[in-house]
Formats: sequence, C-alpha cells, structure tokens
Amino acid sequence: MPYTYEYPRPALTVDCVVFGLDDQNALKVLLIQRRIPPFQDQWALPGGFVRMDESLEDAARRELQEETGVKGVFLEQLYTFGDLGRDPRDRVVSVAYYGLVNLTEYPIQAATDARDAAWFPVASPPYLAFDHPQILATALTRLQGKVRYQPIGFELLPAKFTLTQMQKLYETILGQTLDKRNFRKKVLKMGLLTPLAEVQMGVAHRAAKLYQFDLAKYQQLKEKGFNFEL
Amino acid sequence: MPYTYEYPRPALTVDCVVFGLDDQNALKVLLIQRRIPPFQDQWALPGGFVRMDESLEDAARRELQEETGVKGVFLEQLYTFGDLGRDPRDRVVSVAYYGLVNLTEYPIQAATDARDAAWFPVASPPYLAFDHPQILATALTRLQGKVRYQPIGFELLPAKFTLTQMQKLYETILGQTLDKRNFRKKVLKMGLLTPLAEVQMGVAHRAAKLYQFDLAKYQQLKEKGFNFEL
DNA sequence: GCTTAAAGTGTAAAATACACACTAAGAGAG
DNA sequence: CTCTCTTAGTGTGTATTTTACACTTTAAGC
Repeated sequence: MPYTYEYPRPALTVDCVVFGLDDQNALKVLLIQRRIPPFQDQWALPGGFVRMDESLEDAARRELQEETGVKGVFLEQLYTFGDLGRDPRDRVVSVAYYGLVNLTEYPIQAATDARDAAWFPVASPPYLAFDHPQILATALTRLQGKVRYQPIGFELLPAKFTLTQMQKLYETILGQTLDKRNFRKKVLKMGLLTPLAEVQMGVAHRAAKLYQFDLAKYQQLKEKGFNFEL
Repeated sequence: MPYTYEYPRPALTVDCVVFGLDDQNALKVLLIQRRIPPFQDQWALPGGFVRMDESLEDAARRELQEETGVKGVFLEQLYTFGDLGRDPRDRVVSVAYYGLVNLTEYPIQAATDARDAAWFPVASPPYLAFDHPQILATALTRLQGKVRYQPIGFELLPAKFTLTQMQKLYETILGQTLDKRNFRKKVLKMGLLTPLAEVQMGVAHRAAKLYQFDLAKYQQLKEKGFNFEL
C-alpha cells in the first residue's frame, strides 16, 4: 500500500541516547546491534521511524521499548539532526531524545523486538552507525550542561542512595572530583533530599545513611523558578 | 510528479522565531501574514517545507529570506514540534529555529516572496496560526535562559552601541531592572567590548561612549570553555 | 548661563565559595 | 576481643563575589 505525495518528503525517525550508571559508577549508554543494512551488525542508538499516529516522544518511547525493553524512563528532546547524507539510502531527519535510567533497575541487555542490546561505556563506545557518534557527543555535552543547574541524576540513581553515590555520579558526569564537605552542604541546602531512617547494608565499613529524592518539593520549587545550580 | 513511499511520512517544515529590538528598546518578533489556507490571513511565524537538497538550517534561512527578506542572521535550533493535530490538514512536524537581528538594520517589513511581514511586540503578539503561540513562548524562554550565560544580544544591537543600550536590552529580555554600576562592571570585566574613540551623536544630553563587540576574543574565550555568565 | 537629561564612577557590607583534616562507625581478620 | 581497614560524617576561617547605593560630569537646548 504505497503512499503518494505531491512533493518529496524526508523520512522522519527518532533516536534515543539513554544513559545509565553502573555499579562501578561508570557512565554507560544503551546501544543496539543493527540486524539489517545499512550498517548491518554495527552498533547504533536505538530508534526508528515515526508513525503517523504518535507524537515524537511517543515514537521515541516505543522504539526504545521495542528494541531494548527499557520503558518508563525520563526522556527529553535533545536536537534534530537533518544534514544531507547522514543516511546513505535516503534523506532521513532524526529527532534525537536523551534519557536517564537507573541501571540497577534496567540491568543487562533487555531485549524484546531487539536484535541485541547492551550497555557500553560512554568513555569508549564501539564504532557507531550513521552520525550517531555526533548524536552521542551532543547528548553528553547536554547532560554535562544540565547537571550543573538541574537536579538531574536522581533518574540515574536508585530510589534510595547515599550522598557518596550521588557525589560519584556528579564526578563521573562532570569528569572532575568534588570536595565532599562542600558537595554535601550544597545538596542538602537545596532541601530536595529526604533522609531515611535506614542505612546501607552489606558494606565492610561504616554504613552510610540513605536518602531519597523529594519529587513533590522539587516540582514545587521548580514552579517558583528556583535555581538548582550546584 | 508525485512521490511515492512504502510507508506514510509526516510533512517536514521549519519555522523561525526572529527577535529584534526596536529603537524604543521593545522586543519584537517577525511575523508574516498567511496568504493561503489554513489560517488564511492570520499571522504566523515565517517558515515552510524542507526541501530534499538542503539542511534544516538552510531551509530555515531560505524560508526566512523568501518570506521576509531577512538574511544573514544568527539562527539556532530551538525545538522540534511534532504533536498530532498541530496542523489541521496533515501530519506536520516542524523544526523551529530562533534568531536575533539588529532591527535597525532590518527595518520595516521586508518582503520578497512575502505576502506581508511585520514586527510585532513580543509582549502583545496578534493571534497566531497553528501552535505558533507555543513556539513563540518556547523561544522566549530559551532566549531568557541563554542571555544569562552567553553574550547573546550583540546580535540584537547595532554594531556600535552604548552600555546603556546594552543594559536596556538585558532588562527588556529578562523583564527586570539592573543596577547600572554593577552591570557595567560585569560586562567590561568580560573583556569582550572594545571601547571606541567615538561618542553618541544627536542626543540632548551628555553623549555616551560607543563600544563594539570583539568577536575574535569571544571565539577565543569560547574555545577555552570560558563562562560568560552575567 | 540656566535647565534638563543621561553618562559615568567607587566603596562598604553581605553572601557565597573554597580549602582543608580529623573523628566515628562498622566489618572482618587474626 | 582487639586491631586494622575503609568509608561516613562533620565545621571553620579565608578569599572571592555579589550586592546595594548617590553624587558629579558632560553636553545640548532654550
């Protein structure tokens, strides 16, 4: 059943750059292995064609779930890539989204429709198809920019986490070490963390207190234009 | 000459939100009056369909020039709007760009291919077609965010300008008044302004010194990741 | 030369950012 | 059971940055 238009149209796709943090605090990105040409067997960002009855974000979520099993994550539009020649077959414009997940909840390569999906270190990704290296680089830059003035990263952490875990996350994303006392002062002063009556378990040293993110308070402060700069 | 595809494709357009500052320091946006349905005779953002042989940014620049005569301006991708029903005829996905121009150089309604083009106060725009109110609002928010940490706004000012003009611009965009002495200290400390041996002319009071923006220095500092926060 | 209008300029107080090192707690080994 | 190992947790003084604030200067128009 062919579809005919008076003028030619670029194909429209979405691609997802999903970041996760593994148990060694390494930042990872979720990739799939392409089953079909072009770039057959190469690794690429999960993504695919936008259908006529879904919004762009819906398309991104659907493709992400179909190809990797990951769903229900934080996703935000990143940038739209539309240069000529980014797909060798056809003119393809791709709306890229980036997302953050807590890797402990989305562990190994999930797979449904998926050929093969796996987490790769952001610092040393495999060769990527299309202009996906550029998309990944753009997403990383955006993540670094965002983390400075938005309490992102709660998406990347488990529901209950220690301040040290959080600090490590920030150090990983920003690529620099931070002072422990100053970091703790700042994040606690924001007032978005609820201390729990629980502590870490199974560690061979003093157990750290666990915290959780106060989503309600966050949204309340966000309404008021509060600045979450770290 | 029809074009046929195996699967249906959304139409792809670009829209431009071009801001300018008029001589009373009011922030304006460049709009066109639609000549054809839908939304015939209503005001809308300049924009149109992306061709197969041009990048997204090229398309934005081309449409902007065709419809308003404005060219050679600073343009940056804003966001891609792809919700269902944003165009009553067809599924249309639009990549929005925002731009800044010095209104004194692009004065009245330029027009080439244009039906009618004019500058409207951002504070009180006319009824806009499609989801263009939302696009305009997004662009304004982005502009406000950007102005805080990027020496934008040189795009909006004449080549030679006074510090008071620049301050008024910032006050207009941010919607708040700023302290004269502190503002001057900060912008001069950045070192991006070259003082000229010239002063304002034709004013009925003490003439202000003119400055120009040092583009070379700006790019040099930007390379180094310098922070231009005001 | 008097009026008017905006240009231009410095300092003190307050707030914020930064640097920095020791004690506390708990697990595991012996 | 005590010693060791490892990470948790905590406060202060100093430097820097940000803020608030008002008068003198200059030039044009009358």
